[in-house]
Amino acid sequence: MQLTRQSEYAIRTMLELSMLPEGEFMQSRTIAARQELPEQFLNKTVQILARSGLVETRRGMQGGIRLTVKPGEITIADVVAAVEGKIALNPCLADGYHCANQPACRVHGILKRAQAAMLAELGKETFAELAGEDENRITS
Amino acid sequence: MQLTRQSEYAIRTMLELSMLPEGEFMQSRTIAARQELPEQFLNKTVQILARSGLVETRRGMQGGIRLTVKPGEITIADVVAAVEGKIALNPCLADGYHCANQPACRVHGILKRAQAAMLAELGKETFAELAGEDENRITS
DNA sequence: AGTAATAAGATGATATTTATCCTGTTTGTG
DNA sequence: CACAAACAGGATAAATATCATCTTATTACT
Repeated sequence: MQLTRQSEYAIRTMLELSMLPEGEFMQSRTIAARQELPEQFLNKTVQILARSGLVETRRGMQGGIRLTVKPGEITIADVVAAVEGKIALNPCLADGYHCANQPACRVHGILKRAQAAMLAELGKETFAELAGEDENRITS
Repeated sequence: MQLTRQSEYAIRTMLELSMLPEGEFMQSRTIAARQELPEQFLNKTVQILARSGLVETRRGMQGGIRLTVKPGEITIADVVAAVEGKIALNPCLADGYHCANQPACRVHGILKRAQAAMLAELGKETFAELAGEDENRITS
């Protein structure tokens, strides 16, 4: 009932990249260092982001990672979706699963709404807003 | 990012019990059979529910499990909380964790609201309502 | 006593998550 | 060209978490 650490790493990565001037690359090493993440594992995460089209990578010197989307146009919901795949609060909600005709599945509707509510929240603020907040942040 | 199966079993159990006349016991065997759950594992789950005070057990003949709360006064949120403990969408939100002063934790607020939104949904309908729906249910 | 029922500890089986290692492949630089 | 910098990706290991079962109590009714 938690986001995986990989999701968290992905979110942090996107946030770092969102704070960069548009079109600029940042290296995974730098991200790993700034956020104190295991570099190799982060690389895997970046690959996922890249395959999902959120990010673009470039090898070799002066390579790195950069956004392919505008920070103003993506949200945490997008990143979580990319990393964790289709979210299903319960197998009951997963694709292709056919609810047995049992009383328990009355629950189905509620879980579905709960999940929708959560995703809606996660989709409310863009990374641009998140990154912006960061500059003059207040101690939480 | 999913409820555990144990949570699901617990929900189904509470639902079965909610459909019983008040004060009546149902045996774990019966619940397991009706819902097609592994009996022994279900027992563990019931123990958790019992320790959380949602349910009461009685050993020996004519023993079983019954609610200690009114179906109209509990929701899926309560059951999930009992089984999964304090929910935290992210370590960041867990008790005692102190956010490093890093940009990523801007995310904190959003995750918190998302989680709250989800729990709010899960707390909207009581088991009385769920069990009621069940009697004249419509094929979903 | 005997039987029906849950309690609880130990243990095992999987599955998932997290992490690392190693060997490519790409790309700029001297 | 040769080299170094940086990501790509397969294999594998380590750590957890989840799911399940077995066994031995303990409780309570008859």
